[in-house]
Amino acid sequence: MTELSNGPHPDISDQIDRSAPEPLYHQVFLLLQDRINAGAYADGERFPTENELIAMLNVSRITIRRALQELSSRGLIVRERALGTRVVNPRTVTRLVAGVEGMLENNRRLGRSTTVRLLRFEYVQPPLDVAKLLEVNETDEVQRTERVRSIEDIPFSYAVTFVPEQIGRTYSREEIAKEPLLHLLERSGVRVSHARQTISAQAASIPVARALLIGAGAPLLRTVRTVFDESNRPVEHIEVLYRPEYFAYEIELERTGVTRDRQWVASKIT
Amino acid sequence: MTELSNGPHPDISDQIDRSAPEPLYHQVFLLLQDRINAGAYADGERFPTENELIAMLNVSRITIRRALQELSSRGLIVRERALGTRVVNPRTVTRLVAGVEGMLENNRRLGRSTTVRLLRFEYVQPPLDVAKLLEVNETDEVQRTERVRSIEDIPFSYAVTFVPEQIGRTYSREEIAKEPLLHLLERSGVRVSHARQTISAQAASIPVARALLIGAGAPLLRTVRTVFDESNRPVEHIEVLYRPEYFAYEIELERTGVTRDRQWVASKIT
DNA sequence: CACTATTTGTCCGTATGTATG
DNA sequence: TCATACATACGGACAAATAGT
Repeated sequence: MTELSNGPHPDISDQIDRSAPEPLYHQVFLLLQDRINAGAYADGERFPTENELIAMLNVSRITIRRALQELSSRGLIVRERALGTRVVNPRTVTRLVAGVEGMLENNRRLGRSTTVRLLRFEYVQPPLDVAKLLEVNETDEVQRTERVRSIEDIPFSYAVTFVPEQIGRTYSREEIAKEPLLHLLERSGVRVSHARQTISAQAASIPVARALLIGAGAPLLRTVRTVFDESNRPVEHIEVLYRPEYFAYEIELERTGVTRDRQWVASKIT
Repeated sequence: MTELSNGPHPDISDQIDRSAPEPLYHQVFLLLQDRINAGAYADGERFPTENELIAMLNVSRITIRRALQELSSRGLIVRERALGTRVVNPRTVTRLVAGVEGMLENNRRLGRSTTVRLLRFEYVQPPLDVAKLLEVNETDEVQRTERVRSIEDIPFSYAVTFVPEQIGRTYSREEIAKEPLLHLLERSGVRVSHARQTISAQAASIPVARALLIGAGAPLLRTVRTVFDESNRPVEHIEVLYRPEYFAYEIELERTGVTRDRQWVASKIT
């Protein structure tokens, strides 16, 4: 985030903290990973040599080597003896950009650029908080689905939905794998009216991390939404976790405070 | 998300990762700090004993003691020989809920419930991406500030702002520590018109983690905003990182897709 | 007044991890 | 690669303060 570039290899040793509990090699790894992800190096560009990094960061060679090893094992750099280190990076990543009005999972157009995999489809007793939000009894069963959405074969979102049983029974497992949930609800006579949505962040749990092919603890964008019908009864509760590299909300704001959300558009970022 | 409390001292050893680079004692410290901040213990309530923590977390006494020492040195607990450990001042945690129309940092009302600390105030050459967004030359200097905002003495947001030099020179370091930036800009004759805002997630870097008293790599909600004046010139670029436990966006959606954002409200969570 | 159980404080020995030169 | 120093983590032992029997 703080980047200055006076000279090819500036002293950035102030970005590591020798009194911090995190081991030095990990601090160095995080720092270098940040610079690569921030686009500081072009694809195939030479990475600083070990000696240069020693000068830049004021740490010993072993520490640098361990950090480079981690970068290498994650595929961010390629090291070759006598040839130096090169940044592997920038495949041009497609990142979805959505308006907060969202309903992304229900957007027909999205179906053309992404694919969905239905991981689970079941009737279970809801967690306490979900039962409250759906205004059902804790012992009542609700329909629960678990879905992973991919863009260009990269899984980028993990969604769990809860629907009251009587509504859920109106469509099948096969239908939900194809049709947007909101369509199915309306087909069942539900008159969707409004929704309350919360946006925050969360670390990836182990099962989510496995589904999204990322490490446990990785940061994810979290959206929770409860959808209501015209008589103000909750008809759907959904929780979605997004990989931030592949998904973001974008909003345009007017001075008055009135927002003008974008419909989703795919945009290339470098 | 899933919280169960079977018994007074449940096994929560799955919350620490022995293969992580962060030292165990620090993981334990963060875990216990979170539980205290989450309001798991009443004021003056007895904290689990060392032996209980050993059983709960499956770590050695030395590790527990070091974590407790850190909690004690930060005033979260008080330890007395033969009497045990007590939790000090367990604040009911307030989570800020904001509308995505945000401009949170410029909200006057917010000033009453939160405090700001100005970490840096300087003129620097901007990072490449910021230079582009602010439409200034890479070698031109821009004003850069770094601020941490706290709620009830818990730091929950870390903000970096960039303002073109000629605008930045119209106010002082002292003023920015008190007045909302948007006010200062308008005082300088800038006619703020609209903004583009992106919401995503990001892992905490080391310096950010230190400022927010969290572990490096912790998930943070990330908001990036560029503000424009009436003639469509960028006048401010700001990047804010929020701790998700203390901050979230909340939006109400109408079926038409029109959003109705909430003004911020403070709400207690248990 | 012991006696005991509990709990924190202090110390040792050892093994492993981290970092330097 | 090696020698060295320091930090981390484990297991254990014992002391000191407190409360209850």
